[in-house]
Amino acid sequence: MSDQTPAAGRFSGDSAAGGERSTGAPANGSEPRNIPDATVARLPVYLRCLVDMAETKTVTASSERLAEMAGVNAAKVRKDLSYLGSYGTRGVGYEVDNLIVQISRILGLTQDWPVVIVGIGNLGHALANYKGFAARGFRVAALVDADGSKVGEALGGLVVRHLDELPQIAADEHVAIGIIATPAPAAQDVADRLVASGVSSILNFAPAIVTVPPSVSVRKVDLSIELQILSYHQQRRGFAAIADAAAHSGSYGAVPEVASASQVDVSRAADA
Amino acid sequence: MSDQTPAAGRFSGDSAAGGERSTGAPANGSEPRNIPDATVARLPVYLRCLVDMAETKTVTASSERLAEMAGVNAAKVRKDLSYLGSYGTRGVGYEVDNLIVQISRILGLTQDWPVVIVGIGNLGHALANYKGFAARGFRVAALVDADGSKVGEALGGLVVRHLDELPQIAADEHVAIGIIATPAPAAQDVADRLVASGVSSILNFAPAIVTVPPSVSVRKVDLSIELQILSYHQQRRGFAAIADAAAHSGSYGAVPEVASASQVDVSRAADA
DNA sequence: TAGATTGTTAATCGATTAACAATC
DNA sequence: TAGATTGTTAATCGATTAACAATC
Repeated sequence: MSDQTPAAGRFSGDSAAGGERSTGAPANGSEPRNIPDATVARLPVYLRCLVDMAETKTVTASSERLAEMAGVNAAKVRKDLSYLGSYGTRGVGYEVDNLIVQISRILGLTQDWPVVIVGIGNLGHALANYKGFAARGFRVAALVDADGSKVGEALGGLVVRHLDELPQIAADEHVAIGIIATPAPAAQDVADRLVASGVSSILNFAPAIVTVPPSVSVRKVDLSIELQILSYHQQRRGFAAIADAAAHSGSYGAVPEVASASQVDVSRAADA
Repeated sequence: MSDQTPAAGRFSGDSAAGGERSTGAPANGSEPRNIPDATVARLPVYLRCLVDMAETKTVTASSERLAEMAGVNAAKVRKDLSYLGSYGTRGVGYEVDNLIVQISRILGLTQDWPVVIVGIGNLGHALANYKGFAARGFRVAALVDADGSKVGEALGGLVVRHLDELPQIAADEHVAIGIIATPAPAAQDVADRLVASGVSSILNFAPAIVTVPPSVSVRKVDLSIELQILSYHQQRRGFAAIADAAAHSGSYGAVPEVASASQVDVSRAADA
């Protein structure tokens, strides 16, 4: 754990993988197996596609169809799903309902995960009001802020409590996941408090790198970093357009920064 | 382009890389070079660390120091920075101010990027009020919503306009980057409209995969996916604790789902 | 000069992908 | 049986990392 996403990692962010050796052990009951990080990051995407399919009464899905919906290639889908076990039928495909069950089980979505949101600013408000949590088994159990003037505020059926109460709240509510939605300077302190309170998974929205013990998972969602990555590619297109225009002595008219290039090809952006 | 981050991703999310062949060409003026996706995703992180250093009047930074702040290893920092050119001094380190200039230039941050936010719900409000944009050269140029009842609302110094006006707005404001903050069902339509309006970089916050032409970059920020990845690792720790408790016939008391394991080791999470 | 630190090489590792035998 | 599609293998590719010569 202890990695910083990103986007890109991934991250996307980032993306360090480490530790375990994959054994390729077959699926069996509810035992944990070693699934590559890149695969784990795609399982929620497949799950969402399968749920969409189930809603339109689709009974089976081929790797080809699932790949198309998920925006990846079919070989990757089959390889990814093979880590879960053999849940497909040759010549037929995967049974949608069963695959939903299997992926949910592997991801731990069959249980409830109480979440605490720390930092009730603009983003904290948006998160507290977000309806998508409950649908996936993530229950917002508490809202916390260091600012006394915010304590007591009612929001999304909860009342904001003080950061100092975090250890008590975490214990009472069995909080497993903490979301940091504070300004950057507060992020490390909040992460330390979360860890001290027994929270071992953290989703960090603050534009700061937080350091945690190796037994804790951190994922980072960083708007500025995503925009800067887009800026890089956007700028690259601009250069390509200029090079192209120069080469052809032509004009691209109204949108000078968008064009194709022969020399510098337009690549896919990184993520994960 | 056309990849879906992730977070796994950047996933990261996701993380597909493709297309171009790296030539290892040296830095020279403002020419675009081929920088690996994984490196591009880390440059904004280094930039943030360097800006923090500059604020505390640090003049030079070694790869070791920068690595520590960024949460990566020093070899990676040196390799990443080597793609920009040779801006370090052996035996000394990197000059902080100069490196800020070089990374900013490579990322295209020396110019202004007008941004349009589509979807003014909870998240859209939070984004519209976010102060971190301007600081990095991302100027919110327009706010747009499909809901007529939101049109005309004043927010963060702007007035919300109707989605149908997007082509005009994009042209007038030279919008380069579109942020999708709508509910999932609207995301693909909005992406299509952005592309049709000439926007070639998209940051998608909606929990949906959007498909765009190859010349357009998409990065995905998906809260549910990040939480589900954390859930996987959290669950894994739970299994590990159980296996460990069984092996030692001991009790872990109040937090049964957290412990270390011999058999199933706890790995780092993916990201990118 | 001695110490420090970069920039680069080469080994290693993990992820992707095409191909195809297995089999429904 | 014929057609379709999985599950797996093996090749390839990109990213990470340790090591060290270059050099300030």
